[in-house]
Amino acid sequence: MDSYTEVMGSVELFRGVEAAHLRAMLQCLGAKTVAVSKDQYVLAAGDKAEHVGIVLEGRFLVVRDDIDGERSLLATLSPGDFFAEALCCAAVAESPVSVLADADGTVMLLPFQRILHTCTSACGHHSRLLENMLAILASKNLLFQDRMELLSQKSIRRRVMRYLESVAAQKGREFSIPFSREELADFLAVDRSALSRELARLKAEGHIDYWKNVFKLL
Amino acid sequence: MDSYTEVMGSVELFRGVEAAHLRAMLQCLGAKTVAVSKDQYVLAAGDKAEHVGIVLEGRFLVVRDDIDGERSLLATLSPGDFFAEALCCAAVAESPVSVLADADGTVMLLPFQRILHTCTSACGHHSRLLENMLAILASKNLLFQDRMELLSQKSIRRRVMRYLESVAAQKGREFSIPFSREELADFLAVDRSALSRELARLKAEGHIDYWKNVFKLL
DNA sequence: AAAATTCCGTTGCAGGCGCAACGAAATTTG
DNA sequence: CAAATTTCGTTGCGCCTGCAACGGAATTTT
Repeated sequence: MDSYTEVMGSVELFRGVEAAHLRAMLQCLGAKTVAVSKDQYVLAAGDKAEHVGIVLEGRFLVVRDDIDGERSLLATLSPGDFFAEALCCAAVAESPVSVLADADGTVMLLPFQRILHTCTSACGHHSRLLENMLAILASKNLLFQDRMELLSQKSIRRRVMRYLESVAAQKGREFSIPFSREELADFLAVDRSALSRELARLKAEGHIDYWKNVFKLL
Repeated sequence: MDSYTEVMGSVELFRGVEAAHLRAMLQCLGAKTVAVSKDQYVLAAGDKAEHVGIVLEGRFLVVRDDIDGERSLLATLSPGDFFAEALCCAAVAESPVSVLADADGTVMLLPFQRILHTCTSACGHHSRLLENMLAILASKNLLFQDRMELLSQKSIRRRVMRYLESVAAQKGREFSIPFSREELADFLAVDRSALSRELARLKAEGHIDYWKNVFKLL
């Protein structure tokens, strides 16, 4: 129950909204919390997304079923994460992705129209909500642009170096990365073993040094 | 002068705003039109983007200067396009990109804070503006996601087929694409000649047929 | 219409990289 | 602590693909 409000406090969408107002605001928005059991769908491909979802408990998967029947995992969602916001804002008629529970959990669903069109009793925080939504979408845009530039590099070497340099630009020449090898390979969209090979080369050539997931640019 | 309002009519940001109201609205927003001569910067890397820009005349370039001094072209902007909206919405302190004029032209600059915080005299269309902005950012998000999935494919064959299939899903089994070969190679982030080779193979194996930029899935 | 320029397909080459398989190290489980 | 499982580095193989160069086709320029 109050693990909910705890989670809610860390949700980007509500940044800047005092906890005291939050419950009333959610009421005003017509928020519903729904218990979802494992493998149950919160959003099915083909449907129209009418709600913005926020994960409160459990783990959820965003998947896309390809033309050839392959199911690819696009993202995993943890408490505090939300989903379907882009689909709602862009008013996409048929969602290309599905969202389902990887384990029993709960989500909060916010009717998008209520987010968009402020209710009659002017909740003072409504504009804040829209502002946050704009910031969230825009931030994701910028992240995506970075990743696309990364993926446009044509060699593993350039992809890795570009990634490491971008992290270094924020954290300094020595830093740890939030990825395991396999996850890093996924992120760079390259083969894991080929990534290991290239990292070894970069180390041998004296460009970088690393141990586990701690890296150092030389 | 009225080529301006003509262009403005096709700007996504103002969709649903009647032309009659547009001029007053722009006034209310504090819009300024600025003449820019070739090679002049509208936004310099490192600066904070305070305005959303709309191209009225000319051609503008979005570029990023890499660590190693390389300048890469991220996008070209034509009349009706706009820029810096993500940077504004995400409140990025230092723009990673620059925008400059490829030829003499004019841009309209909208102070972002005026877009965000409605002016005292309630312009009825203000919420429409925010709604449009949300839709624009969200649509870009979805486009980017698609492109990222594309770029995550590990062979030219899979990238091309995925691209062609996504176009076919919208236009049918026979369709034309809006790219020249070189542009398509750029979009897929592969070598042009390698792309031609793979296309030839796909045709030889009977998977596709094409002539110029008209394609057909078999 | 000729010349020039751009666009595009083709090809040889060499290195890059995906793939599979294996083994060591690390972590988890019992 | 031993066994089991996962993670990660290594390596051989062979295809893929970037690169460069060339020539033809198409388009533009004069």
